[in-house]
Amino acid sequence: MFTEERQQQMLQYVQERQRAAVSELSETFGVSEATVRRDLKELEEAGLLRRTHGGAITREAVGVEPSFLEKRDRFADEKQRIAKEAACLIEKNEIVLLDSGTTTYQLAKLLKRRSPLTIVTNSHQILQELQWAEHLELISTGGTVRRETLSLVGPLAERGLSMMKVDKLFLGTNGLHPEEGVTTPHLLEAQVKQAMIRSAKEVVLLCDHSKLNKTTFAKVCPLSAIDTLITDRGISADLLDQIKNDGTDVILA
Amino acid sequence: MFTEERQQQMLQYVQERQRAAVSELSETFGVSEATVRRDLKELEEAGLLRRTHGGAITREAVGVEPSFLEKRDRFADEKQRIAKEAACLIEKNEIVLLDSGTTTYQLAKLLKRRSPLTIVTNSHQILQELQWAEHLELISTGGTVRRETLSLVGPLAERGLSMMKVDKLFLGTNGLHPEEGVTTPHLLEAQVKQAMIRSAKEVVLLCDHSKLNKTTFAKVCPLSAIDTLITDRGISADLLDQIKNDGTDVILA
DNA sequence: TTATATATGATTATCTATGATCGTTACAAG
DNA sequence: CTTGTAACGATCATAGATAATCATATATAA
Repeated sequence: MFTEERQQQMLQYVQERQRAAVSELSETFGVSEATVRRDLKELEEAGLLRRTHGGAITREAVGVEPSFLEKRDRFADEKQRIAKEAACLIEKNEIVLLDSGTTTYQLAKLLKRRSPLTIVTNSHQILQELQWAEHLELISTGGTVRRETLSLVGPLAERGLSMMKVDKLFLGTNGLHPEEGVTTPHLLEAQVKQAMIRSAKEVVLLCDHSKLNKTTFAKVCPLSAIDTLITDRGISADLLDQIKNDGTDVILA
Repeated sequence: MFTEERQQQMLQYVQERQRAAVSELSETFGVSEATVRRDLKELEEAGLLRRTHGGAITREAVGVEPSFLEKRDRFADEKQRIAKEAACLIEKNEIVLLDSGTTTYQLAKLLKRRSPLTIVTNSHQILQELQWAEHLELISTGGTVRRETLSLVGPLAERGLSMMKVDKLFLGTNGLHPEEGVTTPHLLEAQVKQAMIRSAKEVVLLCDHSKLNKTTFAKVCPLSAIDTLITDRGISADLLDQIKNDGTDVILA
């Protein structure tokens, strides 16, 4: 995207919601905060919007809403920390496979501002998030769209996955149990996850503590298929030991 | 091609998509980047477009920028009428394959409010448009994301397509010529289009008059591979005859 | 024909846009 | 008020784009 285009869209973005944070713009447009500040400065000099500490507001909105910085998403806090740990595992130019799910989605967001990578995913949501990130080679597995999760499933997805071998898989789940392993509520998704595991040299499971010791409908794989588990500190010491004894590395975010 | 001619086409190219990179133009017109820059400089001095670092944008693109992809329609009217005709060809519960492109995108929009259908597409833009339409079974071919068109290309897409046989294919194009057939500026897209044709029982080409009698880089198929052409009334009588004689049905929107 | 003009591509030094770093400044919670 | 945190702006390095220059090929003029 050209500088002018980006600035124009940035202006539109700000106007649509009356305000925008620098960090938000940086994420949305996939450029550094330094660049966002430069852009906003130019737009302000052109009289098109107004800078504030932390972001920008439209000229009309001056005085309407002075502080907007605390609008943070606490909901995804643990997931964000897990995602951050996961991002640390990814090296430049690697080929990573991202499962669909909220935690992997957080991870995808982090990858918008990073070194060149190839990203394969069956998550339509992640594809949308990353579609303009030019440093990323983006590959969709294809498949039938499941609206509940915006993931791509079915034989097409599985067949697509069978054509590749990726460096690292980041898997999401709805249940992790020491005996039952990884489970998910939908059969088709479970099958895709299995195909993903077959296509990966290394499997990393992202799973916040709310899903630990749970089982759901469809079995994906035993715990032993997981090389690394990233979870948060809500995990019990018992379970932690059990998992480690199974030969799975555990990272606490 | 003469210099004047090339500059004229370059201007048209930029206007059609609101933007173009120097590298892109260089590739498309088969001249060096130095020449593209000289051309763009002259066009800018003539006030016909605006230079940016790395390329050029139309003057209209500066100022009001509607949601990104939608506004790059120069012949939006014709395309909508063509899309409407195309929609009439689709029957309930059919399986249709939609190519990526602005005209097929218009068609996709029309299908949001219609009878149940299965839609297969390699257009990420169409997938986004239809992702919440519950009466549609949506299938992505998969593949590598091409940002210029938000289409999915590459071996994955081709392999995915090889797994199916759809009732009707709605194909877009950048050039239709009586002798050269259907052409498109990008090799990978051409290959995907070929795979689509192989996967379809019936091929319908959507093509507004601005693309008639044009050839671009990569050959997709001869005219004879097209069962039905839908175009607008801008087509010349000569060409119309020629196409009909080739055994292709023509619908004028 | 020869001479000149024009268009083009290659080469390269320069410029621009960007991201990273770091000391400074502004804000809000004590 | 003080203080910790986050945003800021200045500065620098770098990749990529640009403009200037030159060589060449083709077209035009003499």
